[in-house]
This record gives sequence, structure tokens and C-alpha cells, in this order.
Amino acid sequence: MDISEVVRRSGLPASTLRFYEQKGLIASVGRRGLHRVFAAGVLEQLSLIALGRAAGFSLNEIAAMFGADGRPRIERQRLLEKADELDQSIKQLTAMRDGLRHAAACSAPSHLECPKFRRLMGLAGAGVIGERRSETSAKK
Amino acid sequence: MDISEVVRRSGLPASTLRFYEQKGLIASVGRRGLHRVFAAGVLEQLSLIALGRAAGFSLNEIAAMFGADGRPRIERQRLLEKADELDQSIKQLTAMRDGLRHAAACSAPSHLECPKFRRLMGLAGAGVIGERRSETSAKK
DNA sequence: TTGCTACTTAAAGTCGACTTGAGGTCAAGA
DNA sequence: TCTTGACCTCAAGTCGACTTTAAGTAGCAA
Repeated sequence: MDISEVVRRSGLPASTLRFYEQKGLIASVGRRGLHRVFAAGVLEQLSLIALGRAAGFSLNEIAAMFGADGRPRIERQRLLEKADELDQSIKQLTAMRDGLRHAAACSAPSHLECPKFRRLMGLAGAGVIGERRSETSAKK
Repeated sequence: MDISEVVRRSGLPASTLRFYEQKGLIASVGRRGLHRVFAAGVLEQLSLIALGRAAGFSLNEIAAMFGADGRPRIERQRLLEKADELDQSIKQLTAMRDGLRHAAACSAPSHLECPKFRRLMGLAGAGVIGERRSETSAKK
């Protein structure tokens, strides 16, 4: 496969594929002239990378997860840790979501007058919730 | 209050406070010489900012939420939208968490052999889950 | 009055994950 | 054979939220 086919089948831009290769996340099996040639397995690799990213692993962490050969070497322990982290996030996000819904429905003249809202503010101020989980969301 | 007291009571570094002031998120009530002087209300403001950040709003969005006066001008509509976004995230993270727990417990020799894991990979590859929600987490 | 030091500014740097741009090569179709 | 345009490399730029650094100022204790 040449890079354009990987682009087509993975949905990722070529720049990302080159970037991933440079980072050691994927590898081309050779060149045809200057052009990279990829094995079919790279698509599976890319899915795995996407999965890792979605689970909250950084590219460096993911890179460390497959050996030089490209086969995943994933420690179950890491997965469980990540699952626990996600659990934490889920709890925080759930509290936040409920708080937002309440605030939106709340009859207090200003949100500042609403005790629930203030409680949420207090928690956030104390860093109890949402120690900055940022989104580079796919808005349009 | 001088800046050091705000630092003490908010837990935020002075650099952040200056940065927030520059961004128009907070304001000092004046100067004593060069030194900023803050009103007590700034602490409430900072809690509100923390809450907004925790809910996933960017600093710019938050800045737009209080008028030049400093009083919050929050549209209930925005809150509901954010709540819906959070719902989406929560669902994705939950699926991911369960997937990770399964993968960790799965008896398949390699994760690649596990159908559930592969299904998760497929979803991530297709961008169905976790369109990069990144963490700058407070590790350590 | 002196001197310490907490404060000030503006500009530049950081981090992660990419993207963009400039300038160059070359495989393949006409 | 010529041309085209897809691909290449390397460096630099972007984005958000800050932090760091260098150089300067001034409130306050002695």
C-alpha cells in the first residue's frame, strides 16, 4: 500500500502518518523510490493507536506499548490503572453534568444564589473536580 | 487584598492571576504603587472560572460569560449544551473503561485475539469514540 | 535613608499532537 | 521523452493555558 491508500483507509491525513512514523508508532516496510510502502498491518496498528488515544494514553505511552517489532506489549496492570482513572473522570463529569443541568433549570435569579451551584463552585475552586481535562473537540 | 493573599486563598500562582487579569477574566480594583489590589469578590470569580474550566469551557468562553462588570451572564442554553456534551463524553469513557477492564481480564493470548478488544479498536479507528479528549492531568 | 524583597512588566518558552510551508524528487501516464 | 502531480524532507508554525526569565520598581522594616 502506498501512503494515499493508508490515508483513504484510515481516514488520517498523510502528515499524521509521517508524524507517527517519525515517532516510531508505525513503520513503512520500505520505499518505492522515495515513496513509502506500508504493509496492511499498519491499519490495525493505527486502530490500536486510536484506541489508546481514546483511552487517554499519550503517543509516547502508546509508543512504549509496542516493542520495536510492532506487536503490542500491553500490561494488564496499565489497563486497569487507566480504567480507574476513567472511573474518576466519569464520576467528576457526571457530577458536573448534573450540576449544569440543575443550574440551567434552577429558579434562583442568578446562579450565584443557587446553593447547589455554589457548592459546585466550591469544589471546583478547591480543585476537587476536573483538574483540567481539556478538549480539542471535533467541532465541525 | 494584595496578590499574595489571593495566591494564598485561591491556591493559584501569581503568574496565573496576572494571566487571567490580562485575559480579562478577573480585574484588580486598583494599585498600591505598582502592586495590584484585589477585592474579595475575586475569589468567587476564581471559583467560577475553575468551575467553568472543570465543565470543559475554554478561558475564552468563560471570559465571554461575564460581562465587563464581572457579573456572570450565563445562558442556560449553553449549560444544557455543555451537559449534553458531557453526557456524550461520559458514555464514551464508560465504554472505554469497560473495554479496558475486559481486556485486562480477557483470557485471549493477545489482546488482538479478543473480539471485544477488536471491536473497541474498530470503533476508535472509525473515530466513533474519544475524538481526542486530552488530559493534562495532575499526576503527582 | 538604606536595603531587602515582594512585586511589576514584556517577551519568550513549554507541552502535546499535529499541520503547514518551502523547496525538491521521481513514478507513471500521454 | 516530457510533464505532472503525488510524494518526499526539514523546519517552523499553531493552539490553549500557562510558566519562566530578565530587568526594573517601590513598599516597608530597620
